[in-house]
Amino acid sequence: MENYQGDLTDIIRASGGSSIGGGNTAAEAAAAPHSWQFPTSNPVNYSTDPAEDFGDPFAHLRDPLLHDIDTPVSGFFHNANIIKPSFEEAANTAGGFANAPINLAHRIPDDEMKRPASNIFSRMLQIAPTAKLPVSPCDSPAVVAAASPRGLEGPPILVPNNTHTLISPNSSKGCLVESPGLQISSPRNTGIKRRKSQAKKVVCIPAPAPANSRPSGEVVPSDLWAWRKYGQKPIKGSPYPRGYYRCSSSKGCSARKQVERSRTDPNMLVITYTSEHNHPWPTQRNALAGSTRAQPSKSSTATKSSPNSQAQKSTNPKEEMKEFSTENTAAPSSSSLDHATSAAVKEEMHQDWIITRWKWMTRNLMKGFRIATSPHCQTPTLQKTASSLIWERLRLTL
DNA sequence: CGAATTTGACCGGCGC
DNA sequence: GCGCCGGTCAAATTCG
Repeated sequence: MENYQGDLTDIIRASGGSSIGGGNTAAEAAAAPHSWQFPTSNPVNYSTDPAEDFGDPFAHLRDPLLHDIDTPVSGFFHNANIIKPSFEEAANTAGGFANAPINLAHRIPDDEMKRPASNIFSRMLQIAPTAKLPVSPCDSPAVVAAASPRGLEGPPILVPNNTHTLISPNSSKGCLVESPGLQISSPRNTGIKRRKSQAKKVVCIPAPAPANSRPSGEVVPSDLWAWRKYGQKPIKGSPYPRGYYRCSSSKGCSARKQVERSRTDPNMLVITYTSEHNHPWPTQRNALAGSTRAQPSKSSTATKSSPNSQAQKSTNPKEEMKEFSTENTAAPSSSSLDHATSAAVKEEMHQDWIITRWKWMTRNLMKGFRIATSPHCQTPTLQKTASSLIWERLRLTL
């Protein structure tokens, strides 16, 4: 799933891979299948402000397929362990992220915490398939401290109720911890300014499967932005090195990200985004240069069709979703879009994409299917349920 | 052969 | 002031 830090693919991949974005191996990172439960209703509130979300084009999207964490009742995460820690309990209820621990996705300022969790991608990012504990290791103070060594105002608090929600002392919302960026300092370093006053956004995602690994052994999920690695350093106290990446989607872009494995849970990656993209999210993954050698671009298959042609696609739900994923993962060739119109085109594509996804999920959820992601499936899969079987029988009968 | 990654060196912030 | 550490640079290497 993707990191929709503009990192659509990352979010999709990290969250179990799915693949809405036609992602690749990160999908395999999910340790257990997730299910999506169709929410009641949700208006689409689309916004693309790269400065607000480190370039995440969907970060502000109020995804129609999701419900706010703030509205747990019948919400999308009704079965996530932030609400119901019991796997069995969750499993007994159709849909929902069964027992999915919630990870961090935070940054400064914390006004983001006051907003509803933005979208399906961002949320996927925040949900780890590994449900070991009430709180993912990635949420541990140690990891947060690692992301910003010089500063924690105080450890996150494990709320003493059955929600198992991790919150920061300064946050009124669950599962979100303040970025140590500007205002947080460790008890030891109280009052000492950070080396650089840069806002950071720290995200924990399940580490992609080894298939996506690089020669160095480091596994880095890809995203829509083109990142170029410019350094790697061993970090004191952590057995895992930290990789340094800068945005190569656009010359002069100061966006950076650091990728390292969680020292407490090697299966999780801690990605720290700093600075912001000064350009629209790329219409092509390798806009300027290849995002990675290990993940050759598959955009060639995606540039030939448009999201609007969905109606003419396969009627097979799975095939349909595959096609849908493919054509929406990679945007049209940058050569076909001049810079002036690319933003509008992308927005239109995005809205088409949301609508198509909505239709697809609506159609299949109405049939009683459960939408699930699995570690081995590139795209969301449909799981048969009792109601879906009834639906099939009815269809056959009629 | 061009582009991306690797990796050692360098620089600057910070603690002592 | 010194040393540690994180972050960045850039030459060398690797890859497609």
